[in-house]
Amino acid sequence: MGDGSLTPLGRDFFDRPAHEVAPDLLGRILSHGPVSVRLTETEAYGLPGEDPASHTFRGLTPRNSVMFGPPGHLYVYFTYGMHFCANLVCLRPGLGSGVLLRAGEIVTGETMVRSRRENARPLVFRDLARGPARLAVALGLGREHNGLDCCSGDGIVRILEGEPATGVKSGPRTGVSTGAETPWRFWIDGDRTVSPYKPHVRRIRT
DNA sequence: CTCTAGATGTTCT
DNA sequence: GAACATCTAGAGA
Repeated sequence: MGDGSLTPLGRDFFDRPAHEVAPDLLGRILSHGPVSVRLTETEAYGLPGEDPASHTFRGLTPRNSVMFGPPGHLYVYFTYGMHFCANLVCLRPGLGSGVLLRAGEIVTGETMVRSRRENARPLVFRDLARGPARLAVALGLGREHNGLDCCSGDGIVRILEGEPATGVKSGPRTGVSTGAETPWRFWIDGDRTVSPYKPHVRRIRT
């Protein structure tokens, strides 16, 4: 599979504030079956009452309950009526923060990734996991993966040590309507799989 | 490359 | 009802 020599990140790795974990995740490998992706862009989301952009800002709900669970688990949510996005939970149970996985580069399983996009426009290689919803499609992540432990050696989805990135930059988060000034988006400078920055735009529905 | 608009279901107010 | 941690297609430069 190509990632056989890598071991999962320890649970302690995630028992830190999300804005410390997020840059350290760059260069790491997320693996699900034959597909593995090298993370190139992440965003941190903070604690209830402190970060208005976080899903946990208003406290525990059925949707965000996984974010209040143990660190190193996968929080998958459905948005815009058609997309899934994946996060890794940070800090100990009860606190509620995490890191959104925004983009990556396909390391193994490109054929499988392309087969998952049969109903979408074909993409050039660098776009296959460029953007959080496309990353989720590439790795085949959906509702059924919400809550999975990624630090377990025999888990279905695993976050592997890989090679920590150098040349990390940070800036404002993408597409958030509040807390947009907090520079908690992190990316590998110069990597072409990093998604283009998009400020928040209010949608008007007819 | 840029810009614009439309699709679509869940969650929370 | 409004907002939503987005993506795609199409037109234009």
